[in-house]
Amino acid sequence: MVTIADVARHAGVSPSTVSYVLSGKRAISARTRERVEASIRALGYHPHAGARALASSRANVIALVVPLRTDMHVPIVLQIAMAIVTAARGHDHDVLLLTNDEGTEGLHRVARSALVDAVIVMDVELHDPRAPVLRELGLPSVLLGFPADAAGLTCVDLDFAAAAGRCVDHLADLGHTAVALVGPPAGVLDRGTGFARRTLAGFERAAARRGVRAVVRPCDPAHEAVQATVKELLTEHPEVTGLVVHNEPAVPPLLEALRAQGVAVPGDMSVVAMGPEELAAQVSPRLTAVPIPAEEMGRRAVELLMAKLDGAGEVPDATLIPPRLVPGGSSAAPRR
Amino acid sequence: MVTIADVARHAGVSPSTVSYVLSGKRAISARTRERVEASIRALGYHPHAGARALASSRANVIALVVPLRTDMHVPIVLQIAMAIVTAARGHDHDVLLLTNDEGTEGLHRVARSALVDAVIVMDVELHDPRAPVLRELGLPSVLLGFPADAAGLTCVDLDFAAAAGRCVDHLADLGHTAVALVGPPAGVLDRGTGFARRTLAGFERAAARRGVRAVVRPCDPAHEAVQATVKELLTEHPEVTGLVVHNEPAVPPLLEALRAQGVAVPGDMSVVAMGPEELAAQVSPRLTAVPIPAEEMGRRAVELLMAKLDGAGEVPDATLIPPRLVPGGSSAAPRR
DNA sequence: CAGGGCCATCGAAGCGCTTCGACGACCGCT
DNA sequence: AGCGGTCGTCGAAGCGCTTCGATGGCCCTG
Repeated sequence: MVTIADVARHAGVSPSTVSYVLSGKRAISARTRERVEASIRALGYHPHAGARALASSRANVIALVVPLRTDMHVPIVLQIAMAIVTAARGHDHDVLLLTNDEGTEGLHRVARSALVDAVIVMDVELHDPRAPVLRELGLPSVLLGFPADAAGLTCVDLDFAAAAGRCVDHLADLGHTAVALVGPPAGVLDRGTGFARRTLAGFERAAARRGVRAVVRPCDPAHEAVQATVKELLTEHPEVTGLVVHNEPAVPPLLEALRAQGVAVPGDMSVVAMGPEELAAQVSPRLTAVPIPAEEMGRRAVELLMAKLDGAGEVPDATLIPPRLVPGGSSAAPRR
Repeated sequence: MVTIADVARHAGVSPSTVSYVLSGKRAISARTRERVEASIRALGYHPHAGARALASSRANVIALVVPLRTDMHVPIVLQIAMAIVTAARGHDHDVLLLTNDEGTEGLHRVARSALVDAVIVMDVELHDPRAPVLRELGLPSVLLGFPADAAGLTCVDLDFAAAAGRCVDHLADLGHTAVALVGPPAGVLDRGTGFARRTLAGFERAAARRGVRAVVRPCDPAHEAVQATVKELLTEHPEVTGLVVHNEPAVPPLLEALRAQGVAVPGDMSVVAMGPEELAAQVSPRLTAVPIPAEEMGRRAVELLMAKLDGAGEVPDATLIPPRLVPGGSSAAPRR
């Protein structure tokens, strides 16, 4: 193994000088710096992470707690995780992957053992047991999602209320006067995942604002359940000509069900989805959608975390990412 | 921070004794051990990961390199990753998440800096640039998938050839005499991902063995492309009554295309899929499928890695996980 | 030309842990 | 009773790095 002492010897300086070249914490003359950098390259030196962590009490690693549940839309989870890793690398940090099956113990463990010096928690629920742990741990942390009591916690999420509002506005602008929200299964609401509630609120508020009739349906993504929901909706609310779907996996069966019922999209029914772009692009016609900004969420989370780590003043408690509606072929003016 | 010295003082022993209690590397009397353990609990002691890594030159962390590409089926990637984390925790190891956008540099970096002491690489391609790097790094490693030259590398994967064979056998057993393989887009084969080739080989071999006519089609998962492929297949090969689909995202549009063409499943056409269980369960009728054994792949990879880390003799170079066919409602005897 | 400051560099201490050799105490054997 | 051999424990060294105070030039000023 190449150590800092080897580099120092090779460059004819002391180990501390090499350290200062690396960290930039003290002024080093250009000549010396170049010599040291050349030696580093020549020897292929990489600082020993453990030694560095021990001496500096900074591991340069952040923990990422991913959900174990499978009813979240999975590709998004991975996209966000990737975005976080990429962003973290941009700040010279690595990412340690933690699952929830260790429970909050895992958080305690990595924090107390100084394995990581900050935490990002994904898929936060309204009454998330990890929230109090984060507070008590005293580690810098960022949550993706909002718990019921977000006091003292830094949270990032898509502005779901605004996103639902955006969808309603889009449909209202096209001339629709009655719209329905097809949401996640009832379980998600019960479990209290914040975004479902916020979507609902935003949907209803926007509908009221625009004077549009609003119907709401939770929906299990299973084929039969979707079919039943669609049939129900069509018979009970024939006035509905626009659908806002906030339920990832239900989209393909929903489109199929509409087709099976002889309902043309967008001719008879406009469909707007809140969810991943890939899906929107995969179906025909291409969906009008408000994509989940995975990359931005990950990046913002890391940036906030780094700001906290650097102790650079205050960071905002809540970061709501504004929605972006991408028009597709699935929405149009209603037939009259 | 609570250190080993604090624990030692509290228990009235020397720090080294505490260390030996923790590691079990020397005999400690039951009385002393209990006292020390009580002190550890009382003080809430966790060993400092960096210090431990420095002194023992073992970080107890493994790197997991996940693919950046998005044309792999994503949920499986996450499932495997989760399985790896869980298995690693069972062996007292943590998992560091690495993406490929750092290139093979990332591997070098974490290895040389002793951040990790072993590596698992996912989604290995036939001519994977990471393979030579792993060899030269001299770190214990396990690949998920097979590169063209696997010499000296430990690889784990589903036995795709056997899986395709299993599907053909299933259809042949039901009485089908002409079957088609709907594979991944041509690009995947070109890029040389090993599993596509192995599936193809297994498919053709099994068909020959069973005296069944075999047709092969690569297929882009986009809606229109699938539709075209299906139409083509039906007109050019009306004798085909069984489909083996090895193309995750193409399944829903494929089923829809069949329905649109008035082809009943499984009445007129049996469909067998190689791919994730959730999908098989989500469509109607439930698919007969050979699931990707995500949990087992992750677990086996970790076990092999730990065996290598413990230096416990030789580990097998190749681990092919035998396929398991789960019957569903999408396959039946052909109409005569 | 002396004195004060600053810049660049060095030396040494110490971060918290593991591990090796040493050392009593105690056992069983002759 | 004496001796070798365990067994259980301790002390100290050292892992590779950061960081703080010290130091020696140098320039600028009075």
